[in-house]
Amino acid sequence: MGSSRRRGSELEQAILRAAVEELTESGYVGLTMDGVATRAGTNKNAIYRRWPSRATLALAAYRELIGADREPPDTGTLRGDVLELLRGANNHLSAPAVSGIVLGLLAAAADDPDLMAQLRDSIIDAGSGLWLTVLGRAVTRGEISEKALKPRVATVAIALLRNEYVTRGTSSVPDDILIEIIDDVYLPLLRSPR
Amino acid sequence: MGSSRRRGSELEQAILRAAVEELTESGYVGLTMDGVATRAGTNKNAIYRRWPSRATLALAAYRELIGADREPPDTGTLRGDVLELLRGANNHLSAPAVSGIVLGLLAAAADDPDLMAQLRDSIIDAGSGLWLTVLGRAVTRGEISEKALKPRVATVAIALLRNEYVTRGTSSVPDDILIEIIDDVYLPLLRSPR
DNA sequence: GAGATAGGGTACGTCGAGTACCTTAATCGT
DNA sequence: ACGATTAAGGTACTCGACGTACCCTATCTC
Repeated sequence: MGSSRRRGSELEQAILRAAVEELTESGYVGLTMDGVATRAGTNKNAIYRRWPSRATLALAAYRELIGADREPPDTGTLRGDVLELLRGANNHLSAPAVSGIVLGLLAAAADDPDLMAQLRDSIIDAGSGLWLTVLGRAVTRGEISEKALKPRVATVAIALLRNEYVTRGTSSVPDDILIEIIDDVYLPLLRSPR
Repeated sequence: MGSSRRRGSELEQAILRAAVEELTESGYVGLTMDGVATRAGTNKNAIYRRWPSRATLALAAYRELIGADREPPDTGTLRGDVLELLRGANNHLSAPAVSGIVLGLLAAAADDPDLMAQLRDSIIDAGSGLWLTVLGRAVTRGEISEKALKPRVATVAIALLRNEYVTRGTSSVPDDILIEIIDDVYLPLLRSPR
């Protein structure tokens, strides 16, 4: 009794959990293969048998960390909805060290097109459906033109938030900046003629 | 004859030049202290006597790489001016490996507030004066409201371009995307009432 | 129960950051 | 002009971390 050895997906999950913990505690730079192995109670062999490099493991852990999808808010007004969406994204990005993680991953994936493509999908498409839902309702209410559904336009708010993280590097964007983005840029843009 | 040993700023410039070359050839990840030392024909001591870490050296080299300021364009129309500015920024960011360099620096500076502040200044404020000049002229022409001079609004185009680099990770953003940013987002926003 | 499969343990090779220490050239003060 | 001080050159080292190799052992399958 006792000497049970984990195999397959059970071990895989344990490794991923350990990687997520390392990631949230110390960011991408602090995620080491030895560290994950130790924390998962295994060794590097088991990791390298599943992920070819530190970067791919970190990406897998990041996707795990992102976790479950949210539901589109429905506050009754367009402004309330988009503000709620932006706050949600901000909460997500400001979690322990997400912005640092993403930056690290981006830098690591810079010279690996395949990895970059996967990362792109994980970052960009996260929650883009929510925005389209909210904007779509506003269009059918006649509140804004359907031009607003163009991806380039619809994603402006989240792009500006992302930019805020990149350039400011703060751990959380204050609420009044979110409001500024919505009231000074996003809503005027959505409501602009043609 | 022959055995002249460089000192002071002469050596410093040689090191910086070497660092810039390493940076443009292999990005931030590829910049090694030994590499820079060898390329500059010196050794790591001389580098560490001037910059305390690889990250600070890379930042200094990046500033060197950015180089000279440009002049504001004057095409006669607001659209022509901002398009020209955006193309200029795109050319700059698409140079050899600038976007990778910036990402690497950002990731490295994530846990060093001081470095992050310097980097921020180098990235963000680069050329922000140009935009204000161009927008200011359009305001005095009565073409747009002075609300457009609010930083949050004025920087939207460059923020979206930056976002394009972060999320797409391409080495150069195609011109039709620049036009889309201008025509679908930036100009409608600048011209929107209140 | 024999053989294939996969995890565990451990020891490497390699590379790069940063440090230490000594030798040697250039500059400066007198 | 010449000794003292400053800074560059050379080299070797520690340390941490990625990635690999090899061999042992538990578990699953036929």
